[in-house]
Amino acid sequence: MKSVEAKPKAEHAAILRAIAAIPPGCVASYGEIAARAGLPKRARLVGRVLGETPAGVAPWYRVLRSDGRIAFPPGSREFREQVRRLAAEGVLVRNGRVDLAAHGWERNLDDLLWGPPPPAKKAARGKRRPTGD
DNA sequence: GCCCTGACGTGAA
DNA sequence: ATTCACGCCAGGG
Repeated sequence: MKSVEAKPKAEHAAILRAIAAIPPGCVASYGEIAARAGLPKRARLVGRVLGETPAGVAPWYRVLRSDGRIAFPPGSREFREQVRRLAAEGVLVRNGRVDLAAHGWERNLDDLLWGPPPPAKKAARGKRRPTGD
């Protein structure tokens, strides 16, 4: 028998599994998901799978581009949906972009382990945090 | 079987 | 920060 051919479905399952593993309140890039699914360079495949996957089977909204940008065109229905979903989990999107340093999945752990805080910053004009928060 | 497109990524200009 | 180009793989015409 030629069972040698593993159906591509296996890869889909791995991808969906990786996405499902993203903790609430966190986000991950397509590339990260692919890597975690054991598919190093298949970021595009992740997108394709999500497109093929019906909503509800996986937290698709927690997946963004490597820049933290939403993959959908700004203003599109899916875009708004994603922003809404993320906001519901405490992930705020600014200008179609999410702060990976704050909500990045593994990224966050990496920072915690290596050294978080690249403090030196300029005082963001007008923006300040009166409370030491 | 070739060509184009795409929920991507990275590097350079 | 923005734009362009190239690489990558899978589907669809």
